[in-house]
Amino acid sequence: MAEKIRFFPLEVTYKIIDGKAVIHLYGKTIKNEQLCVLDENFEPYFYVIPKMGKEVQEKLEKIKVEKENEEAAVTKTEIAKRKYLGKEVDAVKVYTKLPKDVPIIREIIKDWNVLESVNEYDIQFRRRYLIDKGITPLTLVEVEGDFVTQKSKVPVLKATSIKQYSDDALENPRILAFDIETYSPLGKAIAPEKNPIIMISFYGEKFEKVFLWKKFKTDLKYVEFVDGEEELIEKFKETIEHYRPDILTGYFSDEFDMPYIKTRAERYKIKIDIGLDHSELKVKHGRTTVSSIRGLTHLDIFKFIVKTMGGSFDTEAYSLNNTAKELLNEKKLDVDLDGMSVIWDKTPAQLGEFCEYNLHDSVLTYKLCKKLLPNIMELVKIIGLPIYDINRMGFSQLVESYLLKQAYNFKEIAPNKPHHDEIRQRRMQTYKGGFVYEPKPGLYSDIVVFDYRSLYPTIISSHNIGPETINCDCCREKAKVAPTENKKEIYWFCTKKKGFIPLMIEDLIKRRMRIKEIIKERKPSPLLDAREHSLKLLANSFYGYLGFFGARWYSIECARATTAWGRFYIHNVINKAEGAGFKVLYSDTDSVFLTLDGKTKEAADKFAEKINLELPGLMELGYEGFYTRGIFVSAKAGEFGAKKKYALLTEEGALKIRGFETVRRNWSFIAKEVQEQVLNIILKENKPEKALDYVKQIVKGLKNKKIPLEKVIIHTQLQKETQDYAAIGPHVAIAKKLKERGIEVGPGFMIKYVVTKGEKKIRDKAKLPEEVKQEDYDADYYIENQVIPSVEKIFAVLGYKKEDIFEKQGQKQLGKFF
DNA sequence: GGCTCCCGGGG
DNA sequence: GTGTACGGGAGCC
Repeated sequence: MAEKIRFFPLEVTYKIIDGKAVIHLYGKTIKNEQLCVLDENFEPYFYVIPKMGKEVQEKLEKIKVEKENEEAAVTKTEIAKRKYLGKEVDAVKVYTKLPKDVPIIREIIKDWNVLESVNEYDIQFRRRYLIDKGITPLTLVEVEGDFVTQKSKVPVLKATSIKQYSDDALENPRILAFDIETYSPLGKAIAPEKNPIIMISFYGEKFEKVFLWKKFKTDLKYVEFVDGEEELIEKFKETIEHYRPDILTGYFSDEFDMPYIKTRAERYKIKIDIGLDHSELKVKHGRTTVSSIRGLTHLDIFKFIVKTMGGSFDTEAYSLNNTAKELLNEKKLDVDLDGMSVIWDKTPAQLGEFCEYNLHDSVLTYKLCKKLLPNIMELVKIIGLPIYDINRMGFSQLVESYLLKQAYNFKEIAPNKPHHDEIRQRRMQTYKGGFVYEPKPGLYSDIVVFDYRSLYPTIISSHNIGPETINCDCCREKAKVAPTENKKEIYWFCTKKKGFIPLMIEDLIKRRMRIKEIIKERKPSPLLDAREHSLKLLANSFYGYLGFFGARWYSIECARATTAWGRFYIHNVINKAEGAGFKVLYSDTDSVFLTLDGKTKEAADKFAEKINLELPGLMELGYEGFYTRGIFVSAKAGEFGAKKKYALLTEEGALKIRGFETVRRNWSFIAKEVQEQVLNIILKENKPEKALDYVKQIVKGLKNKKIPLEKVIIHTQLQKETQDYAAIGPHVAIAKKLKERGIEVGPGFMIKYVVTKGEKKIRDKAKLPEEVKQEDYDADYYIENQVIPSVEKIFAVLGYKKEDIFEKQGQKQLGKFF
């Protein structure tokens, strides 16, 4: 009997069944039951655009080719009226039997000289399906058909008809967060092939669990003991099986937890067959590793945070601890991870705190997922791809996916991705970016910041900037020319016909404005906030996309015109602010930093209002914030400051730090600590002298060898075998030494070293921490190459030179270093 | 000054 | 899976 069911698709994939590509849509019904819907009525195709008046259909239909004992053939062709780069074309839609035949056939015909071009041959079949069927994941779809028997963990329905029903979205997907802890002896690299997983935690709705394979006495109710790692892995599978999550989430799980589990499972010949079709967890190593499960959404919340939220963060590091602090105002539990393996081996009775730690990481991951899910879901709805895809896409891919979807609706054929030579050529092209009014390094107070809201999107929209509207014949000599500085760059844009890109971006901006209106009128709504934020994110990515070498809709001329108009508008604000008696401190692309210079905040507001009256179209200058104090720092010692390097103090007493390289792990702890402290003392306490004294104390401490050895250890990880290194850096020199002593070192091994006094090269002075005594480290090196560089520029703006840090210490011989 | 190497996240 | 996707800084040469 035919069924009619409404469901929310979560994942889409396809499988070849009886020589046919069958789409599998996995999702949840309105009755909250898992379901798999099959659609075998969608055929792979691509476009061919013939040269004027060329008849190629017949020739195309005859294509048949043998490859790896299988035949790839064109099944049919049809003429389709489409638009391509602003022109009407009679394209040929070429169908093939299987998705994989598409690239094979394209390869054969790509050089036919009767063809203008071959297009849309590299669009994933599953994505093509969603676009063409107008199906949006996570929103309600109606399907008719019959249940069939097929190897599957969820009921399978073969569709006779399937259509988007409404834009109602799945409300509460079932989320399960997990995290593993692995055995990792102190100082050793993470080595999945060597070291076992010792515990796994899960956290979900009314569900918390920690499995581990060492027994000890505990009151923790969520702790469950298993016999060994093998059983631990079985529990991992079982838990997922029983909990039946829609979303399985982890922190960096794409590249750590999942691959680790997979590697360990292979040892025991355990299949991680958690796919809803009984398929195995798939780990694909590439530029970045991805881990996927059929029918089940694996969400690496870390990846989403880095890729799409990164820009708006105050922190520049994305450790779980940092992101949890930033987004949840919570921290990881403080345990000594280095000691975990020792306790595991010697005193299991003390494992309790590690179980708590393990669970807490899952809790934080779960909360991050919950918190960001609205943002992810909104992007899914706007772009029309499953969570899994959205999770792993960067800005340009988000834009491109959106454009591909819209291109279908507007009957536009998408331009092709560039190939090697094209990419190389594009990479060599440069263009002028935003205008930077370089700050005079210094310490300032009462700073007001204004910025253009979505500067580039509003410019692209109001100036109709796009690949098909540029330098049109119909508006030659009539349309305004973009204010580029280079006389050879003359770009104007059609004033008669709206282009595809500006049309798309205008729609996004207007949708966002409507939502902002609703938000203003209503109570706070995380969902609307997320929608608004997603629309902004997408719109803001268009400009970068136009200039991105890998883009289909690439146009460096459009990117140039956009920044040219941007410089024009920001110059306008700067000039008028100065005219109105404000002091302009700094400006970068779309923002201006003014000091009140005795004026009131209200006067500044009035000024911005006046600017706004004169702005065209959707453009708007907005108020960004007020800061009681701020420091602007120079990148190179010199009169002018570097862009994007400053620290501000908000009225609430929080530091907003931009552009100070967060000292990374191959820096000593002391360098990092000093930089943090100095900024704090200067901005929060407003006591530069005190900061200077502090650094002097540290320098003195280094000289007198009072700074503990741990704080001067530098960590660097080996990337390859020692013999494969062409250049011998300090960490390689140490690695070679270790090897001579019979210590196993290889890729991933963490080298710790201390720079001691000695010959010129750092590598000759690098020693292992354990062979160095407290007084052996090279104080001058740490002062010169670690501590001073981390704060030098900060002090430079206050009028202090490096020498000032050493004054009254009788260190005349240091003069030679300056 | 160019080339080579490492960083990220995870334990 | 209708595949192949960083960007910036330090130290060596």
